[in-house]
Amino acid sequence: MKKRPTLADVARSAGVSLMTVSRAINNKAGVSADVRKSILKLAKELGYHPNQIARGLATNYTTSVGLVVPDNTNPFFAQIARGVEDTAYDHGYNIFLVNTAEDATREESALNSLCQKGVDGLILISSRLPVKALKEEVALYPAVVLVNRELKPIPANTITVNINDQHGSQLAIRHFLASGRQRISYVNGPANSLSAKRRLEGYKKALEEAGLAFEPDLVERSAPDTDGGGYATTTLLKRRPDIDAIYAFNDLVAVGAMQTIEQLGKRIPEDIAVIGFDDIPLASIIRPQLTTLHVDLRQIGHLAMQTLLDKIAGNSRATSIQIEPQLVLRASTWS
Amino acid sequence: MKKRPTLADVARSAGVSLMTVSRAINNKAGVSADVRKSILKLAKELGYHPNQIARGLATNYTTSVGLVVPDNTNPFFAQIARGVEDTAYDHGYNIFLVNTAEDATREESALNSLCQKGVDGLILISSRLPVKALKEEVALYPAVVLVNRELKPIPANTITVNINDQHGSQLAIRHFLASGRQRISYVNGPANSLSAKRRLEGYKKALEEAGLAFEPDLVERSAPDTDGGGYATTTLLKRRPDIDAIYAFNDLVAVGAMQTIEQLGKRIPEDIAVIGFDDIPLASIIRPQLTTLHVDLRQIGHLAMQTLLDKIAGNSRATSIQIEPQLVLRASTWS
DNA sequence: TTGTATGCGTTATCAA
DNA sequence: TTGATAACGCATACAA
Repeated sequence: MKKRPTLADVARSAGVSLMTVSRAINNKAGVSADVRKSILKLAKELGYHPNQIARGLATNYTTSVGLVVPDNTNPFFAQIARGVEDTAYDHGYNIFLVNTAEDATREESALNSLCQKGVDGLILISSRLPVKALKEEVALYPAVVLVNRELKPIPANTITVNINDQHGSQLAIRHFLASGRQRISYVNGPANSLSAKRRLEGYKKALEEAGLAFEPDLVERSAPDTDGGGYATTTLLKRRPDIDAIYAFNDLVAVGAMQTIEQLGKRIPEDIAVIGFDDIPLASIIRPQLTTLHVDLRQIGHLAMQTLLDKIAGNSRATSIQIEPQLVLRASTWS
Repeated sequence: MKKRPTLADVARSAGVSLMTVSRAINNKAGVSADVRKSILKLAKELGYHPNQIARGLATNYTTSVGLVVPDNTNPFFAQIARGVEDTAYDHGYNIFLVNTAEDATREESALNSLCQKGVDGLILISSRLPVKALKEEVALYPAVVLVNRELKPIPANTITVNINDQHGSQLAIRHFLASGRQRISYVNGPANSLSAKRRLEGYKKALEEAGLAFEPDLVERSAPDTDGGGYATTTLLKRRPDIDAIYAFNDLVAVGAMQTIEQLGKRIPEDIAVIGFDDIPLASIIRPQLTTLHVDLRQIGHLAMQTLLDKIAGNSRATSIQIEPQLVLRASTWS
């Protein structure tokens, strides 16, 4: 690796002082147009690039932000991360990506580490930290965007971004009801999932709206993957063979449900209609294609990063943002 | 955000010099056991965390590395990234994640940016940069691991990690031949893909081994996704209705092929057998399940990061690493 | 075992 | 419009 030239090198080479070069490089006032031009030309020739470490030490700004997710491999988080990174790139920022692997210890450790690196802000998605620990961590950062998590009272440096899960459930259940389905079951997500809890509430609320009773044996918990959806559906259909619609916690669960339904010799959607959540690519790959609640995840990432930048810059009074999911009708609910 | 205490704060508070604290914090020799203990205790109380920016400026090490991928949303890169990040975490490193979006300009820009941030090393996956530009960029870093790309002659600071695509193709074609398939087509990947090229070579070589002629009209190019696979397969089967096996550039292409085959009323694998590449989760979700070449992507990420760390530490003489794919037999090739 | 001086590359502050 | 000097927080080298 060749040693990189420094500001002093350029200054010496140009026969001016360090500060003149600094001003020229940073487009700051106080240097005549022709001097600036010649300095910039020289800097380019020498291959000068500012050392951001040194700059960070002097200014306390790093043009880096932390992005903490449970698992970057999960398409849900991957899409959000992409939105975040794209927007960061547009603004000259870089992203520290960290996985927590659903492990609170690792999450805390990662958050401490990022903070030591002097990031300008933090985007924390689906944090599993208890309220107390979360508050302590959040307090270490200049600005924080919390996605898929709530925190009350919300700290002054923090903004939350959440999907309107409850409304999503209502859209799904209303669609089932409108197409004549009567015994709608919900394959719920993991117990520690905030979304799962909120979606269950929406499910109940939609039934209530329609004057239907909530029947607990139409709900079954599932791991948030295909296998989990398969198991849960087997259990459900054994218990309630009269089910004619399944609302699944997410698309993977929905696919597991669909496979189980077909194995049992029932037809989709004629015998049982299915709705998922998330609209991952798989939803339109499998047959029949899956009706699901679409969420523009990349847009969420974009929004989170944009909001964070605003907060860092000090021009933001937002505290809480809601994203509305949209029902995408496909073959798994056609009748 | 509360202002964070510095080494000097701790030193003042402890009534010792700055250096004594530094030594205690860094577990360095030259400080008595009890002094060290009391300093560490005090540091914890004050909530002291070393400022990595300052440390970076002083030591020229940042415990950060860059990870550049075309698209973190693609499960292929996402899995590798996860392996990289896990290993980085184990060693106290953080990852700058950057997407190139298949855009050479953005790739160069990102690489410059990372280098200004003073990363200790770089993992660059599927770089689309021309040789000259790539060499220039690589030269800016202390250590580089190039995944899914070759570079000759290989710079001293660089190590390459590649999947043995050619051998993977051979495994696939040999399996087709062993089960009696005669007219094996290859749905190739994009023209700018190194893997696609190498897999085609393996396909040809396997045919040659078996004494079969290479027939160009059994090969069709495809975008590396489901739709691409569908189109290409339609074209192929129109041209050569006698095809009895399809080897696809990757699993998504294979799934597209499978859907087209079924739409045409043919059976898998009785009429046409299919083999993919990558073994993404979808491969075992769809029905029939897809025979494919499994590559342990997370392991590749792990290996890349481990190798990079070795290189950074200066104890590595490796230059080039090959990963062997393994054929996983599933329903799409049973006969 | 402990402490002092110096420098890392940059920006901020003041003086010329 | 320019330049000298002092920070930023830490580690390295050397001295006590």
